[in-house]
Formats: sequence, C-alpha cells, structure tokens
Amino acid sequence: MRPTVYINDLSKHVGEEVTLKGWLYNKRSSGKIKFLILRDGTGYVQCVVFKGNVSDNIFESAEKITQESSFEVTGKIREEKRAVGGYELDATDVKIIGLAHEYPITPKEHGIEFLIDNRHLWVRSKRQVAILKIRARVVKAIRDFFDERGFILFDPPIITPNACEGTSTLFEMEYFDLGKAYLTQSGQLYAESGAMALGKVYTFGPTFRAEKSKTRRHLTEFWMVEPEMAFYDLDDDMDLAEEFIEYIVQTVLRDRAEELKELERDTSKLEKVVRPFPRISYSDAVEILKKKGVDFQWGNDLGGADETIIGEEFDRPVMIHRYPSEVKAFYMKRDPENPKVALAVDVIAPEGYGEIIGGSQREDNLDYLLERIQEHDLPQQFFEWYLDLRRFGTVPHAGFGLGLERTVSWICGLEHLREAIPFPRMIYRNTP
RNA sequence: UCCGCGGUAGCUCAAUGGCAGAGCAUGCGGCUGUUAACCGCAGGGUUGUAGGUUCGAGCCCUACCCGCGGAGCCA
Repeated sequence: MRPTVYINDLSKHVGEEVTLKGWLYNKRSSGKIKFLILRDGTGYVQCVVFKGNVSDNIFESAEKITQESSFEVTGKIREEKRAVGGYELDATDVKIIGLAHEYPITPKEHGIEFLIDNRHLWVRSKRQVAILKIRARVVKAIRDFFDERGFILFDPPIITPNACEGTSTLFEMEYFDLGKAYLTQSGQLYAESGAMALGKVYTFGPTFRAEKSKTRRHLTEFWMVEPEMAFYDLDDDMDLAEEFIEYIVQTVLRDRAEELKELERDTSKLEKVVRPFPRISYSDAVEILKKKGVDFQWGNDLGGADETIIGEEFDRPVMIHRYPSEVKAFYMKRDPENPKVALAVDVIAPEGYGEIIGGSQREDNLDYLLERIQEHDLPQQFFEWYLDLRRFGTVPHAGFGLGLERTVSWICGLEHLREAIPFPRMIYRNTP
C-alpha cells in the first residue's frame, strides 16, 4: 500500500518506471497533452499525459481530475529542464483515488482570515509546507544543540497550582477537589529544580498565556525552550544564548536553503547572524532611544516599538541586559553592583521581529528571594518547594526562554506569527 | 479594556446617492510543452444585522454583531 518512491528520491530513479502517490497541486492542459503537478509532501513533479500514449479511459481521468484530488500515477522518470524540480514523469497510467470537489484555496490570492479558517487545508500549500519544514528543522536544531552540549531534557508539568511568575493572566480550570489550577506559562521554576539535580537541563513544550493580546506577535498557545544551568552567571547565560541562536540560524541556512528560497527570504540578513552579538545595557538602550528622539524615561519597560528601533541599530540580534528590577520577575537576581537593576537579558531579533529570548541569572539567596516574593505580593506557600532549592545547597544559576514561533517567524521572514505553528490559537480563534 | 480600519458572488476585490461588476474557482467547448497557462461560453448575490434619511441607499445617519491590526502584557 505505502508508496515505494517519493518525489525527493526521483534522482535515483531516472529511466525507471515508477508509481507515485499524492495530490494534484495544479493542472494545465493543451488539447491532447496534460500537465499534472503532483505533490506528495516531499516535493512536486510534473506528470505529462499525452493522448496518444495512454488509453482513452486514462486520458479521461487526467481530464476530470481536479485540484487537490488524490491519485496515483505511473510512468518513466526523465530529467527535464523545463519542469519544476528538474524531473518529469511520462505517464502511462493515472488512477484517481479521491476526487476533490471545489477545493476552496485557489491558485489566486486569499485573505489571511479565509486561509486561517481553512488552516487544515492551507497547510498543503507550497509556502506553508516550506514554513512547517523549517519549523521542524528549528526544533531538531534546538534539541541537537542542547543534547550535544550535555544538557538533559527535563519535562515540567503543564498543569500548575499557581502562576509561575505571578504576572500574566493564565488559563484557569477546576482541578478536582484541589480548587483552581492553571495551564503553565513557563517551565522555568521547575527547570531550576532540574538544574540542581542534573546540572544543565532544558525544557521544551507548549506554554499558555490568557492575555488578550491581539497582535501579530502573540499566540495564546506557543512553544518555548528553556535551558537552565547551575553555576552559570549572566555572562555565561549570554554566551550560551548567542551560541544557540547562531547555531539555529546557521543550521536552517545550511539544511533548508530550498525552503527559504520558496519563501523569498533575504538570506544575506541571516548569514550575518554570527557571534559575537552586540551586548548593551538597558541604560545604553535608553540612550539610543533618546538619541533617536523617543521620549523615554529610565525605569519603564521597553515596548515593541522601542525594541524595533534598537534592533534596527544592529545587523544581528542585540542583547539588552540589566533591566530595572521593577519591571522584571521576582526570581531575577539583582546586580550586586547596582541593586536598581536585575541581572536579566532580552535578545531582540533584527528586522523588527522583537524579543525572542528573555533570560536572567536567578536569585540564589533565600532571604532576598523571600523579600521579592513579599514585594510582588505572591502567595509564599505555593513557592515553598522553590525556596527549598535555596535552602538545600543553593548555587548561582541562570537560564533563558526562547519563543519557538517568534524565532521561526523571524527566520522565515513572516508577516504573522500564526503561520509559524500548524494550528494557531488566538484570542478569538480556537478552530480548526 | 482602549484606539484605528474593515464586512459586496465559493475566494480576492471594484462600483460619483441612479441597471451589482471583474479576475480566480466551478461547468461546457477549443488548443500536442504548459509554468498562478491561454481563448470562448455559462451558472453563481437577502451588499454583516436591525432601523432611519431620500423619489431612489452597497454608498449617507444611528445602534448592534463579527473580524483585522495596534496599545497594554509578554516569548
């Protein structure tokens, strides 16, 4: 039943007769010759049906097959410069498997809303296939990067009893007799526990935010990878972050060049993503904004527009460190040399793609951490286990979180984050 | 929650307050090398909903519904 030959293996079958199975991407015809573009998920190949070469029945099948109908086609493979992909199949047999009736996504342009309504079909289109292949490669690059460097995968729970950072609005549920529970917004606190057990760990999974964000940079469900390392300080954290980003981008450039071309991505901009990345302090960033005429007060958090302005100053991702501790999470360690700032770092992607990494050195002192929890008005009883990590052999440690969809979006040069995940979840949409 | 924009054929969009249209898709016909093929013909409409102004409303006014993008928040 399963196909014996896939389109991306055609170069090994030149001169042979093969049977391919897939769907009709598009059809063009000219009287007694028909061109059927078959796609099978691995590629596209043009199948030529000449009236003289096949029976009337088979020619009729080629005649009535519609866009996105599934079919199998048999014929000899030869090299052909005129055809997309460089190979062509001279059909001797065409069998329709499932005839499609009025496939809604036509070769002409569609609005994003309509396409999202038909996301289950939209994933078949060339552009979406390219994006999804790049996403899968980014995921593998992430795993390879950490696995090769001695990190251990450490899976945090998705259902949590409290808001990890106490800030974001979370999805809430009734958890049996135990009261309210929430979908996780980050695996980080749990990763810290893992780092104390295994040294270097990373978590990788979906996270959830119930914020009513309606922008092209937000999803309510998105994937995040969060490494956490014992005995790392902020500088070590930044070293790792830039090596990590360089690795992901260079891997995709090497292994997914064809897909980037399909997306018409300007790869010269990605080629520049090599270490070292510029590192500036928050205070330096404020100076840049002021020089650019932005009315900005030291102490405020950087907004999306501010990040874009700073990002445009550099041709590679920029690391902004030492933010005012007031705007950052309770677990971030304060700079011993300046308690007004936290040992935090955000990595801003170029070309206006914004924050792709947020990280910090964690507060490892029990008393300071207790103060932070009180200042942030957090329920201490939920954090006792987290405080135990400071009670029993505390060490300096650091980590960061990288947003998968924002990274894919930047590498692919997408207009909107929702193309970077198979089934995006947004504030007013949970279908299909 | 606030601000801005939008809703017309299956899809993308036109239409000065005066006969509701085009391209794509679909159906039929033509074409032996097409590259979002092309050429001809045909079917396809409660103009988001409700009300109002007007001789006449897709267009102007009011309310509502839905969507989009931005702010805030964040990856």
